[in-house]
Amino acid sequence: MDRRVHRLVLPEDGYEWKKYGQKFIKNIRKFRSYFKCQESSCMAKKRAEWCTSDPTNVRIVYDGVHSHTHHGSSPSSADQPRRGSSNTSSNGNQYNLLTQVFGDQSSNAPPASRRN
DNA sequence: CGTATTTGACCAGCGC
DNA sequence: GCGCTGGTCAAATACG
Repeated sequence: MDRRVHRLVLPEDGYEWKKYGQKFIKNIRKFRSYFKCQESSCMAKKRAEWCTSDPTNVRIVYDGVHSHTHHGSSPSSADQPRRGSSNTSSNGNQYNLLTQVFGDQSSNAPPASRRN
């Protein structure tokens, strides 16, 4: 919630996300927020990265697929254990990965620049 | 009081 | 083998 002034406005996707972490990635020199789907059996996750000086350019990365429609109803109750279990790992899961870039990153996004 | 959000610490995988 | 990074969870805090 807005404990203070919300300095970052994330685009609503129609789903509910719960922030479970935030870290500064040195590799890209950007902040990264980790969001998880509020749904129960929804293993869909969302990552938001933005420049430290350009919070307007937010790159939303959707990791995983929504086992439920944004309406509700969870057909497949895929109950998966915590990470660390040596289960079948990469089962035939159709893992979607969407990367959406918001804001004006045309003059930004260096291809392969390490350190200024 | 309950819920949502925040920050820190811990763990695992990879590189050298 | 060790160090580093990235990722996740837990606890504490704040607001309604």
